[in-house]
Amino acid sequence: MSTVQDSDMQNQSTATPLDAANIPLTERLFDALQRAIVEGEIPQGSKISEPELARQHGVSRGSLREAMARLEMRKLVERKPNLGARVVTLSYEQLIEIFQLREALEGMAARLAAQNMSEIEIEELQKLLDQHGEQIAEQHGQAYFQKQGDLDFHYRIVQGSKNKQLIELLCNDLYHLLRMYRYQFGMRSKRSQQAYEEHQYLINAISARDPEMAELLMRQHIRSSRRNVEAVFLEKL
Amino acid sequence: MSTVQDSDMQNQSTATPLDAANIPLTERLFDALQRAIVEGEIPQGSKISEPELARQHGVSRGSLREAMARLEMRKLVERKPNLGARVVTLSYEQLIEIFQLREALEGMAARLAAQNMSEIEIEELQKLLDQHGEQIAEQHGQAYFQKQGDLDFHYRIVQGSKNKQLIELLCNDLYHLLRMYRYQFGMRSKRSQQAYEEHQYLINAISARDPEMAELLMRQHIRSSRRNVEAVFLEKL
DNA sequence: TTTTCTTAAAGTGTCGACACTTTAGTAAAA
DNA sequence: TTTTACTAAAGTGTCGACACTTTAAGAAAA
Repeated sequence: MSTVQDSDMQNQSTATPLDAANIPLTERLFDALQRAIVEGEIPQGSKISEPELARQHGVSRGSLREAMARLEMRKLVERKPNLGARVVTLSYEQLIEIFQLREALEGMAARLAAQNMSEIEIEELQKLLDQHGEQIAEQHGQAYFQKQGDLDFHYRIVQGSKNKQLIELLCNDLYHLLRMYRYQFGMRSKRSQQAYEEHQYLINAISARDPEMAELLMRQHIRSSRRNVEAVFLEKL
Repeated sequence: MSTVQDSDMQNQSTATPLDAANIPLTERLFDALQRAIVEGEIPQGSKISEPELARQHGVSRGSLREAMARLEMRKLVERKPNLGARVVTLSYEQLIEIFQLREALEGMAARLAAQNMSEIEIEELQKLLDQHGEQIAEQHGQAYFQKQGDLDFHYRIVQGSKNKQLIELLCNDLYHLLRMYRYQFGMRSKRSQQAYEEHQYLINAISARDPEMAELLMRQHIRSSRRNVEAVFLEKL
């Protein structure tokens, strides 16, 4: 589960790719905490004690505080003056709101991708989807990998838009919050077959350089995905 | 010029509304720096020296650093390890990208506003627009106030969407960067009359509870606005 | 005079400390 | 026994200091 990277992706990798040194402590801390929160290691709604968390990670409070300020901006933690910080509490309502956001943003991304993706990128995208198709055929229904696959697919289209603002927003800001929902709510799909087909239509539209159609299909695709979540949610009650 | 507030707008105002104390220093600093950058007081692209800036504002480097981390997340400054921070450099390309974002986001906002705005809110919006109409009639062409008026109008529709994610994103995150462009690029409109009419159509659609039409009109409106910017820009060359 | 090396100044990364605020535990009052 | 008052522990807000990195100035070599 690694095609999509956790950290920022516009880093100009220096000579040594994996040198942890030189990268500021605050930044590594930020990434670590983000991951811990997203994956539920630090449970949602839990209070965060700065001294304790700093000690656990072996850093000073100052460094931790800087990381916290950034986590707050990404809406992964909430801070109140003199009262401290808490991990956000996820809600069904917020999830629906995020789907509405995605519908607008990824719709635009698909439109732009139809205009700006290179032929090679489109081919690669088709290959990726073909792989997904095989995986679905093999292990029918219980499509765990498909979940990540879906993410990869959407990720590439956003990249294909070539709009840096859009990329930044979806792949850095919103992405982690969305991933947090996936982790914590389970969110099994049970419509991988249908999603696969919708993805194929999307590629066709992009390949035909039809921005209008690409946007339409993407929006419909995300709406379907939202309805699925709504259905799963109602089931639970 | 104040209907739209600079700072966060979801603050639960305590007993004393104007007490500067109790609000953390870092936060006030963040707001101050944000304003200074947006209004060009600290010029775009300029390097920021932490010791100097801290001294100017009479705070320690630690507090300033926390504010900087947040400014970085809002993409108002860029930081490179060991090299320091610079104010972002605005570009025509980025501005166009932001317009594309706005088209998607505010389009969705208009759609949701048509569903979720209360009748009273719609009436208020109509009143606001009527005021704009009068202002335009008075001082023809040279519509400076209209600029802020346009902002107010869009602001209210976003609020009317009732989608917190959308509101946060547009009114907190993107808003300041956009305002920075307005300040630094001048960006006179010279289409206030047309904008006024487009706004009226939008209200009509919202009033008729026609989400589809509201989104369509908003997107067209923002596209027109973008084309105007493109034209003004080509003029300059 | 131009280039390169050396070294000091400035700047960033990180830490520990202290003051003030909130929380929690305990004792006094009802 | 329940409520209120007081006090200590824990936590947050803010600061100044030190180590390491980069930048810039000046000296030595070409």
